[in-house]
Amino acid sequence: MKTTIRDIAKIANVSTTTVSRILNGKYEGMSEATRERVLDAIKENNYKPSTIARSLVTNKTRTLGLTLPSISNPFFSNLARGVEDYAIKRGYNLFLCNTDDEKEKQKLYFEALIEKGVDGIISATYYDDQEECFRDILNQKVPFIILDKNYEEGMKYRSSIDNYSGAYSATDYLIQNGHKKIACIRGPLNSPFSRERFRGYKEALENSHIEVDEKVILEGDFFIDSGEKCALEILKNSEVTAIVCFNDFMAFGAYKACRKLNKRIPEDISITGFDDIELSTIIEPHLTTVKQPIYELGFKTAGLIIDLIEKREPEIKHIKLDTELIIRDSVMKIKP
Amino acid sequence: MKTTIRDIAKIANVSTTTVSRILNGKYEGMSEATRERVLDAIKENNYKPSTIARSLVTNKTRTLGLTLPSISNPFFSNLARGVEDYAIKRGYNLFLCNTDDEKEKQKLYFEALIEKGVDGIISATYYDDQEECFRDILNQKVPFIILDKNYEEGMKYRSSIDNYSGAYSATDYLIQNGHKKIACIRGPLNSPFSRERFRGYKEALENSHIEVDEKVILEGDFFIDSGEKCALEILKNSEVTAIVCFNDFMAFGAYKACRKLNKRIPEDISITGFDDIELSTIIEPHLTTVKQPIYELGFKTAGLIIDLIEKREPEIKHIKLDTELIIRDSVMKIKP
DNA sequence: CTGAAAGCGCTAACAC
DNA sequence: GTGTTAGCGCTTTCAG
Repeated sequence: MKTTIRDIAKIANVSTTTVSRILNGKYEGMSEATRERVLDAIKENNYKPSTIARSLVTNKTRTLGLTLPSISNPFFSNLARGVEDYAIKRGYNLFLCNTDDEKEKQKLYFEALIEKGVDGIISATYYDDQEECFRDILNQKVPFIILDKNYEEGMKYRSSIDNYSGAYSATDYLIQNGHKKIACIRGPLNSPFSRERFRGYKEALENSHIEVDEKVILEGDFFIDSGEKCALEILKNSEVTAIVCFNDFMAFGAYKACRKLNKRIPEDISITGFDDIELSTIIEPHLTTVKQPIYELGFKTAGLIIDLIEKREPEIKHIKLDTELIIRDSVMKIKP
Repeated sequence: MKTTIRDIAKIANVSTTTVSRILNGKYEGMSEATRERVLDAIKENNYKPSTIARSLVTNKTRTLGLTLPSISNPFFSNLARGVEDYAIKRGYNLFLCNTDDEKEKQKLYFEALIEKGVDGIISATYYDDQEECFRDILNQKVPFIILDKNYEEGMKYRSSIDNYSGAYSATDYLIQNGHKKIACIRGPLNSPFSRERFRGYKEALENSHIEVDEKVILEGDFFIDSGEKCALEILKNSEVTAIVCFNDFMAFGAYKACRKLNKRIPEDISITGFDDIELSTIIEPHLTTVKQPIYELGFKTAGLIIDLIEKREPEIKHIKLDTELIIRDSVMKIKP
């Protein structure tokens, strides 16, 4: 038999109310004596209140849900780590949900999370096309935040990385190093952060009065193979001296392409990435890339949503974290 | 107001018992008419039973806890992915807990998980020294499984990778390729899987009557830097023609060391890894390594624990998955 | 074949 | 200062 609040009450010779009050830290003018008696009884019987029973009456579970495409992607695992680290600080536990970015799974998870009574949901996706699922949830009135989306309308709170300026600074760095024909391996444009990066790339060129050449802009899918394929295509154009890649994986694909074509990095071709995953300093030459504070994004977003849950006015409503250009060895200065 | 089972009962003009029965699929000889009426009421009102209330009475939450050192380590994120994928198939959700392999955190998580009423716990750690925390849990009678441990005593169920034969096959492969002086960068011996791998390494040598030379066996900590440091030390010994590394990260460290010392891989020195993380096929030359079916381990372990929870006799009680030697380009045949 | 009622362990008015 | 009591939303004997 599990010991319950009633057992403790009986042992300490008080009512369950008193025990409950002590459990919840409400001792305004409560006699020291009874309090100690109760505390002792709790300790001696190693009593742990049932959070389930508590949840049933309070409608709070101190539980968060996190949906993301896949935890085995290092980007999302760092995000998850940030979310979890913060959550646990505030006494919340985290449900992990891998959606593979599929609508149907997303929806099922949302329903399950709601049924389990999570206090809030953080949701990360690649693409835009999942609004329906979100709307269901919104109607359910669970606080929730979609990462890296720019839903101006409707979304009161937002959380993202400054993708625009990240891509801008990588492109501009190449320009400052004398590059003029700068190719781009981007992601699909139905991905919000991909769009933002693309805007950054284009504006950097335009601000330096360099023509944007659609022929050297190819679309990958963020995986290595697509980076290689795009790079092979791009490198047919012998004018290209640099490639901006929208993530590190695709940059590594470009490395592979260069090896195949016997082009040296950075002597023949300069390459930049985006993410700064661990690999960037292992591969040779070390990749110059845009670092995203992804752990921090998770951490702060968890803070935002828990503030929301606990009805404190959140300190910051719109999180937008800066990226940082990490300069390593994959870019070379071109002599005019 | 949330709609409850009572609302549905009222609408369908039956008792809550009937609704409950239908919810739980217990219609042995129940009139079609009432059943349909209830089902309709449920659908029309978009009624979802509260799992919390249900849990309070059934003492089941359809929830699992997974504790691991850190989700941002690709090894564990793949494991987690496997666990979650299986769990969701059976209708279970998963709490993610990052312990950093610290006893204190581990313990706090265990307590939290118990209080939240998880139905089972899967626990992954690096080292041995956390038994106390486990014992507490055992007493609580929550089914739980520690990965990669060899607690013969006490642990009725076990789940691990066959680390011994993994290391054996890598070492033996080098021997078959003519190597005689084979160094080893191993992990700390208070890690159970590290011990197993070490046993595999030694026995492979012994079975081929090659002397085990402690001078070329160094201990790393599974991170890249330690691999580099150990390799630099090992390569002072010019007789060494190959290095067995106990994970891929340390193998990459060895790559770095070789570059520094101007040794070519595999012409001057052969290297093997353990894990087969994605990186192994990106880095040049592609790493010959031992692949661990880590996703599968998570998947099957989840199956085992859910069987345990649901009191079916588990199909398999001791999971021990085979590794596979993935032959790539980092090992060369030596001419006698 | 269906329903009444007790109770899971806790919280929070409302009394005293 | 502390206790009584009525639920929270569901399952499950036990009757009928």
